[in-house]
Amino acid sequence: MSEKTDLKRAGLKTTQPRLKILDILENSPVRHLGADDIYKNLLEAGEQIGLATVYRVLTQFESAGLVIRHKFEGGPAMFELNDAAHHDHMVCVKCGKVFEFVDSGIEQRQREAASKADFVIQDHSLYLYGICAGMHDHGRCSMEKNAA
Amino acid sequence: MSEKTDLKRAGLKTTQPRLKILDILENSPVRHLGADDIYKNLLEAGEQIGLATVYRVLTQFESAGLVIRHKFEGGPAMFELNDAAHHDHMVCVKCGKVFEFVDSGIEQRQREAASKADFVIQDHSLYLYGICAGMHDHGRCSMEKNAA
DNA sequence: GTATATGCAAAACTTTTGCATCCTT
DNA sequence: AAGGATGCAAAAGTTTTGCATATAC
Repeated sequence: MSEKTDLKRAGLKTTQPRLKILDILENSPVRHLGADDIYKNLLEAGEQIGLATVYRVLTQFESAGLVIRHKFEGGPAMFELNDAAHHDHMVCVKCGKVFEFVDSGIEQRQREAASKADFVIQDHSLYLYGICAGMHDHGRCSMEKNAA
Repeated sequence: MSEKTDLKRAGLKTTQPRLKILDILENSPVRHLGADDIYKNLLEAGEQIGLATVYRVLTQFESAGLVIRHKFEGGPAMFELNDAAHHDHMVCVKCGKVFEFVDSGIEQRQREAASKADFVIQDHSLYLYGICAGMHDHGRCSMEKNAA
């Protein structure tokens, strides 16, 4: 039960809704989920959890550093488990899937730009929007495993 | 009357609402504005323009390449005149102001990362969130001229 | 037992849309 | 005159909040 300890460590009571939501975030084959996706997921699993609770819990998880909240162009907020090294995102505007990538050089240059402007970075977001390999090669996404 | 030609060039009829909104975007001391800011600005100027029209016009301007729409963390969409070279943004979470910066190295590496993933970039956004020089040095923003 | 968390419903906020009317060409 | 643009009001979508009840420690 590491989910329980995850919550404790985050200073949150281990309640059923929190455990269930964390479970979905940890075990969903799709890594980036909207509050509504999680809510539907809970309903399908037969849980009696309100959408408001989903939002409240996700916001608490975000404050606790358990999840990262993304605001991609237009759509609703997407949540991702904060369980890996920092990375940026490519979002396919055709299939909606999200791909992650890392570039330490970009990170480095961001720090330099901020430092030059005497700006103290707390957070940053880099999103590339475009068309993924699968969609432009054969009209369907070829990288399901990294899916949205 | 270059505003008139701007609209013509964009394939848009020169209507009063469009002229007024373009005028605000061009002459406001604050470069990044929300639809609501523009609407209030119009009301203060005694104009009879509906908020729905402001949104419609801004969306048309965006399609025409006249403005760029930003979605900063949380808040409403912000619009900026597309009258300069591409740049990225630092957003001060204390004073709300927006600062622009350019780093060709970051742009280059973004292209490389996309290319490596066989991803065709259509658009991208890079936002740094943090505290600006003025706010952390003496509690008020020192760069009003670049203001939000 | 006490404080916190949850569920439901209602509200808040941003953005979009339907439709009658008005304006631009 | 004709088609597109606007204003208003209503709707849609996401997220937040108030409050009574239920739950965790």
